[in-house]
This record gives sequence, C-alpha cells and structure tokens, in this order.
Amino acid sequence: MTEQQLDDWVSRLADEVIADAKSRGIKVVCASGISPSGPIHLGNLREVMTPHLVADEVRRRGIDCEHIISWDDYDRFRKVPRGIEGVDDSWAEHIGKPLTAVPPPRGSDASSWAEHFRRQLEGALADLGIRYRGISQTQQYTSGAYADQVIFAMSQRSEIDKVLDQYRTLQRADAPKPQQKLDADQEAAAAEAAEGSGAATEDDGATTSGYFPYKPFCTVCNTDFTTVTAYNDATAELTYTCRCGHTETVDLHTFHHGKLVWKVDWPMRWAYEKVVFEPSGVDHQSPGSSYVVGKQLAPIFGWERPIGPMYAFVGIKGMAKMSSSKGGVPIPAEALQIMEPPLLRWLYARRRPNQAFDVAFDAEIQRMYDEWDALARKVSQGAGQAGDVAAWTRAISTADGELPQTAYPVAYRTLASIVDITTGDEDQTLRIVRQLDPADPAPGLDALRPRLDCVEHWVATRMAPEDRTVVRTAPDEQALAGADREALRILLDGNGKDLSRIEDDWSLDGLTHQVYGVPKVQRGLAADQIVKGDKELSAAQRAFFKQLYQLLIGKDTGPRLPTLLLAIGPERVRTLLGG
RNA sequence: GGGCCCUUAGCUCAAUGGGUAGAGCUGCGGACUUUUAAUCCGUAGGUUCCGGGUUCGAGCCCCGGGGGGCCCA
Repeated sequence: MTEQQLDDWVSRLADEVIADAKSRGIKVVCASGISPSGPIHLGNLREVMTPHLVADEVRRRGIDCEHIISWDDYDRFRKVPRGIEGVDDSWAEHIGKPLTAVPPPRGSDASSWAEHFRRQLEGALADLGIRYRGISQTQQYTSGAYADQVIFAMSQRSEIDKVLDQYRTLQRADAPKPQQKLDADQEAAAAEAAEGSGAATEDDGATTSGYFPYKPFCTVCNTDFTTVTAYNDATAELTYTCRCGHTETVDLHTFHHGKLVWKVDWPMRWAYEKVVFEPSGVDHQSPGSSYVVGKQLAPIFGWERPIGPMYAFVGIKGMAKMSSSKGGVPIPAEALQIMEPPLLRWLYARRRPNQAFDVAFDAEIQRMYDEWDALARKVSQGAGQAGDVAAWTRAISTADGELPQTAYPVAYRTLASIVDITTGDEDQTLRIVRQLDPADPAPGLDALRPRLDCVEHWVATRMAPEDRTVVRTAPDEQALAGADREALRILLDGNGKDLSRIEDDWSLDGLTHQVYGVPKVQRGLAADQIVKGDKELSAAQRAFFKQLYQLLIGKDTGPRLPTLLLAIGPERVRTLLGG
C-alpha cells in the first residue's frame, strides 16, 4: 500500500509544486513563516503543517525537497498580548523593538520573547515528526546576509512604491463614508483591528520624506520608531531620525540593524530562498495584502510568487473556563498533552486547507478518537476510500518513518471513564483494562501508552465537572432510608442460596452476576436464570441500578456498575450502601 | 463598498480532473441472561441553497441571486 501513490489534496499540490520546480530547474523548497510574537497557537500550526505535508509527499516520491521555517523574530514587538503568565503592562516599554530584543515572560529561561515562544512550538514540531530547517530572521538580517537585497530594494523603491500605491489610492477611493456612529463594541473592535497584527495595516514604508522600504532599529533605543530622512543611492548611506531624538547616518553595506518592511521583506525572501510553495492565512486574501502585493513585487527581485493556497482558520472546541482565565488559545504543546501526535497530524491532513475545522478539547475528543480508531480498523482491513487512506498514512508516518503509536489502543472514552472512576490508580486501571477483552488482555499499562497518558491528562484538566464521577465519602442517610433495603442486603450479603456475600467473588464477572441477580431473586427467579424479553424485570433492574448510582455517586447514571464497584472497593461499598 | 472561502442526509463530512450522490455519528429496529453501553447486525433518511446557461450527461464548469464565515477599507 505504501508503494502506491497517495491520492488526496496533498498529493495534487505536490504534483503542482514538483512540476513548477522542474520547469524552473530548481529544488523543491516549501516554506513556512512564523512570527513568535506571542503563543503560537493551533491556527498557526497550519502554517507549518501545510508545507510539511506537501514537502513530505515530495520526499515520499524520492524527490529532493526542503522545508524551511522562517522565524520572523526580527519583527517589531507590536503590543503586549493579554493573559500570558509572567507578563504585565510593563512590557509595553519594549514596543517597537525586535522580538529577539524583548525579555521573555518572567520565569522563562529563554533568552528573549521570540525564543520563548519559538521553543514552545519547536518541541511540538519534534513530537509531530516535522523535519525542517529553521531560519532566524534576526540572524539573517544582523549578519548582513540580506545586505545586497536591502540595498537593491532601496534602489527599486520608486518601483515598489508604485505597486503599493495602487492599493493605497484604490482603498481611499473605494472607502465608503462612515455614515453612522460606531457603537462601543464596534469601536473597540476597530481599535483592536487597527492595533493588531494584520499584514495590510502594517506600515509599508511611506514617509513624508519619500518612500523607503527599509526601516532601521535605532541604535540608541533599539526601537523602530525611526524615520528615514535621506538616502544616497550611490553610497548606500542612509540617514534616519528616531523618536528618542537620535539621528544618525549609516552605510547599508555595513549597517545591519534594521529590516525591510514586511510587504517587501516577504517577496525578497521568496527570491532569496527560492521558495516554490508557501501557503498563507485567509487574512491575506484581500486586495492590498502582502500576498497579493507580493505577486507584483516578487518579479522585481527576479522571482515569482510561490504556489500558495489560502488556509482557513482552526477553531477550538470546548474551552473550559480554566483556559479563559488563563488567557490564551491553546498551543500545539497543550493539544499534544491530550492527543497523540498522529491524531493531531490527522486533523490537519484530512481537511483541505480552505476548510476550517475545530480541534476539540472537550468531550468531543472522544468522538474524534472513535473516528480515528474506526479509520485505523478500516485501513488495516484494506478498506477505506483513497482520501481516507492518504490522511491516515500521513498521520501515522512521514517519509522518515512511522511515528510512535499506542500498541494496545483502548477507546479513548473507555479509558477516560476508567481513569475517572479509578482516579488514576494504576493497579485498578490495569485490572479493569485486562477485563475488557479476556481473549486478548492488555499485556500491561505500558502497552496503553502514550494514549493513556493523554487520557489521564484530559481527565485531570479538561473533563467537565458534571461528567466526573465523584464517589460519596459518606453514606447519604436520607436516600438510604428511602431505599429498597432488602435489595441492598441481598446485594451485599446474598440470599443464602444462589447469591453469596458480595466479597466472595470480587471480580468483574462476579459483580456482574451479583448486581443482575438481585432483581431476579427478588422476583423469585434463580440468580443465573436466563430471562428473555421480560419488560418488568428490565424496569426493576433499571430502578435498582439507579438507586445504587444515587447511593454511590449521587447521580442517576454512571459507569457500568461492576466496574464502578470494583473501583470503589468492598469496604467503601458496604459503608455507602448501609452495611 | 471591495475581496476570499463555504453551502450535499438531523449533525460532521465524502464523491479518483463532468458519468445513477456515499460514509460516520444520531435516529429507528433487532440480537446478546450484561443498564441509560465499552458489543454486534440491520435499516431509514437528500429537489446536492435557489434561478438560469454550457453539455448526450452537472454536486462538480459558467453567469446571477440567497444564506453563512473571514479579511480589508
């Protein structure tokens, strides 16, 4: 099956990319650009996963290919993100500095803001089996790697300005007059939008003294609140002034303390790295966005805009209050605490880039896992449609080999329910798990990992309180008083005939026999008598079970009783059931 | 005001470069002495958002419109 070429959206993009690289006589280079300006969330992961999947498909076909990740860590620190632990308003003093010159959140041992957030992602990328070459833009710019490109861009500034100006005037001409007052919400949203990232809102380099696509960071205060006031094309000497009062003339041949504005920086790098494939988010779809403008700017640098689908946003389903108080949207590392790498890969591989999807952190994750397990079963039987098989293959493996998988996969929801009632007790967990399939019992808990670790983390941090099973610590005397005491006595002590004391066979099977036997002997039947289609008996069983759940955990329903009893233990069961 | 994406069964989505619309979940029915399930089998369910056009043939391509999402101004 691995011999056969996969057939899905990734494969079709790879066809395109390979053909393009071939026609230009170059190696396939797929690129991602990540700005470590704050937590790099699951939406940003699409920026990495999409080129990764394409690059990986190219490699699977035995064609040389590279995936680069440009860390845009020389971007300016725009604003202080809210809700990040160890960060407060005092970080505002760093606004305008390169991200690598901003201190990391308190408590981090990273060397800078950029490194702190970059490292969080790097760990997850390793777990996900993503192979790439990381390129720090700080490193590139400050080393002078782009010096020629910077000087070239400056020499082409009127050309560049002309392109950018099309959109500037277009936007003004088409802008409708504001006809109604904005309400408070709209105003706040507008302010947020104006202040926020948004490639198109970025300063494109226009100043009152002319257009310059390069912006220096001030050598005194290290911010980019600078204005270029003069430039000499013959000598590459540039003069700037800064908000802080500093003024200086520098030679761009040797001065490497600034960067091209984003809309110019991007096309320059396409050319510099010979990028053939680089997707972008839907925020680049509007006219005047860097991706649209880049199509016209790339030729100036002797390149053409790479193939680049727009990818839709990734939503998060079921963020409990804990995360909202904690502030941000979850990052890949957090997702990997509750789901295995192949599952996360699958979520990104199964949907085409233009489809939005959600990553579930709530109980929906159980359904996701059910689907995943069903897919694995289907594929192992040789069934499944082309797209399904492709997504599954991309999820569990890369061109470099297979990712670690759980040897003995038990359904996520089953494990969740077991971990919930055993509160993580390993002996009990193992005992219950081994009962699941007596014909092929789990060899040990290690065979259940890493999925079990994910489940334990999910139960501990994400399971909804109302779904949790909380065993009573003391008997509910009132409920006990109204209970069917005879039934409880038979359950605990037997009926002196075919049901014995509950402790006598304290096993899953024994307890099953016991709990189902009680309503039968109460009705004069043998405890193990086979009864078919007796509606009354069914009703009696249900009522009896409901009573037990109430006495044990204060709810009408819960985990299967034998399992629950096993987890609670005989002494506590006797206490809670009155004797 | 402009742009991009989406619109298929109750829900989530498929449909190898036009060729009789399929899965999963849910629902319903049944089996299993084993719940309100952690099993298995069966089954129902669609005017493919609407209107035109191209074609022998359109879920798919073209035009117009509706609805939803997002971006920009």
